[in-house]
Amino acid sequence: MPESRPSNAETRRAPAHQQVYERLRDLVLFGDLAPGQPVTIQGLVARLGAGMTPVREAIRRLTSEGALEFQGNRRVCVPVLTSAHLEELMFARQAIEPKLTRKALERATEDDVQQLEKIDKKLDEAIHKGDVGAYLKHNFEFHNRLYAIADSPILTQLSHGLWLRFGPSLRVVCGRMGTQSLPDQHKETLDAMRKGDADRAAEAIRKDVVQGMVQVREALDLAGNP
Amino acid sequence: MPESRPSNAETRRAPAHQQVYERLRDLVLFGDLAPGQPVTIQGLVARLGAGMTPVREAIRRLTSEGALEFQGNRRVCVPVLTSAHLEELMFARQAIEPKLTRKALERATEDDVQQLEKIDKKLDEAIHKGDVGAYLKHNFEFHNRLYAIADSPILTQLSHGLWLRFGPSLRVVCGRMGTQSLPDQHKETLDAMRKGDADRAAEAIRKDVVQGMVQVREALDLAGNP
DNA sequence: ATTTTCAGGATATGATCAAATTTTGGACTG
DNA sequence: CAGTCCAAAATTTGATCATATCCTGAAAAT
Repeated sequence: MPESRPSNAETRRAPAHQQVYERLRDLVLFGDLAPGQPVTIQGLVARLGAGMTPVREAIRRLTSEGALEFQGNRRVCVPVLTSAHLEELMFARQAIEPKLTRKALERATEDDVQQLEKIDKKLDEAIHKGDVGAYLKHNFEFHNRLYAIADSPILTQLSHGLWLRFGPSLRVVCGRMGTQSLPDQHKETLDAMRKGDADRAAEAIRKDVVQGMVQVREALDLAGNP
Repeated sequence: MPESRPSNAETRRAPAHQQVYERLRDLVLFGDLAPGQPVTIQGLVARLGAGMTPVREAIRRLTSEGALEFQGNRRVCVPVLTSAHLEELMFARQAIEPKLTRKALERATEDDVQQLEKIDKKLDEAIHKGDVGAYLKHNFEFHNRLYAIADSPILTQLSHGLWLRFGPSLRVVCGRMGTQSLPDQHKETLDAMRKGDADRAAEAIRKDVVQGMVQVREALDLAGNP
C-alpha cells in the first residue's frame, strides 16, 4: 500500500467514495476506459487503491448516470453506443445545450467570457499539437464552463449525463481521426455572446453539438455498427 | 428453453440493493417522503429491514438521479423544489416528452393503445374517487407506458429522473388541492395516436406536462417560495 | 452432451472508527 | 434569581473495512 492513510494529515476533505467517483467518472468521460470494456470492483480496488465499499458506491452512481451499464448478470461494463443511442443523445443535446447557452448569455460577465476565450485558446493549442487527451479535456471544460455560468443545476446535470455516454466513443473517434478535422463553433458562440445575440449563440452551440455527434456517428458507422 | 429452472423456488429474487432502490424510489416518486425530509441510512435500515450496504447503494443511485440531495455535511434529504428548479424541469419535460410521444406513435400497436386506454380509465376512477395515491401511480404509469412503447432508453431515463424531482411536490399539491382540478390531456393524446397525427399527439402531451407543472408552480407559490 | 467441480468475482453483514448533532452542566450576565 | 450562552460529554449517524457467503461462467469429468 503506497500512501492510502485514512486517519492522518490532510486526507480529510472529500470522502473516499466521492474521490473514487470523480476519478472513475473522468476515466469514462475522457475515454481511458474503452466502450465495451468490463469494469470490475476488484479491478478498481487495485487500480485506484481504494476500499471495496467506496468503489461499489461510485459504480452505482455512474451506472445510474449511464456512464456504466449492468450486464444482466452481475457484471458491469462501459456501454457501447449504438446508432439508436446516438440519435437520442443528439436530440437531447440539441434540446438542452442551446438553452443552457441562452441562460449563460443572460448571466455572463465580461470576466466569464474572457475565461471561456482562455479555455478555447488552450483547446486550439491542443488541436494544433494533436494532443487528443488535452483536446477532450478542454473541449469539455469549455462546455462545462458555459453550464456553470448558466447556473441551471438540473439542465447541467442532464448534460453531464449525456457527456458521460458519448465520452468513451469520442475518444475512440479522436484516436482514429486525429484532432485536425474536429469542428468547433466556439468562436462563433463567443462572438455572439459578446454581442448579446442569444439566437446566434444558441444556434452556434447547436451546430457545435451536431457536428461533434455526426463525427462520432460516422466513425461508428465505419466500424460497422447497425 | 424459455423458462430456465431455478434449483430453488425462492432463489430467483433480485439483489437486495436493487429491491431497496426500487422501494426507496417509489417512496420518493409517490411522495411518501416529503420535500425537505431528511433521509438517514440507519433510518432506512430500520424502515426497510435491509442491511446497511444495500441502503447505502440505493441512496447513492437516487442521489445521482436527483431524487435525493446531499446536504453539504454528509446528510441526505429529499430536495425542496425552488421555482428556478421548476422552470428547468418544465423546459426539460417539454423538450423530451413530446419527442418520446412521437416515437411511441411510430411504434405503437393496437394493443399498446388499448393498454394506455386501460391505464387512463383507472386514472379516471382514481380522480373520481379522490384517491390521491392511485392518481399519482396511474398518472405515472400512463407516461411510463408511453416511454416503454417509444423504446428510447436514454430519453426514458432522463424523463424518469425528472419525475423523481417533482414527485414529492406533486404529492403535496394533490394533497392540498384534491384530484378534481387535475388536468389531463391523455384522451386527446390517445385520439391523436389512433389517427396517426404525431403533431397533435406531441402537442397534447406537451400541454399535459405544462398543465401539471403549472399546478405545482402555483401551489408552491402559494406556500411562499421565491 | 450432461453433470460436476471450481475459481473469480459480486453481494451482504457487522464491527469499528470518525464526524456531526444534541444534550448537559455550569459560569456569567442582567 | 432567572435566563443565556458556551464548552465538553454523550449520542446519533455516516464512512470504511474485513470477512463470510453466494452466483456465475467455464473448465473438467463422466
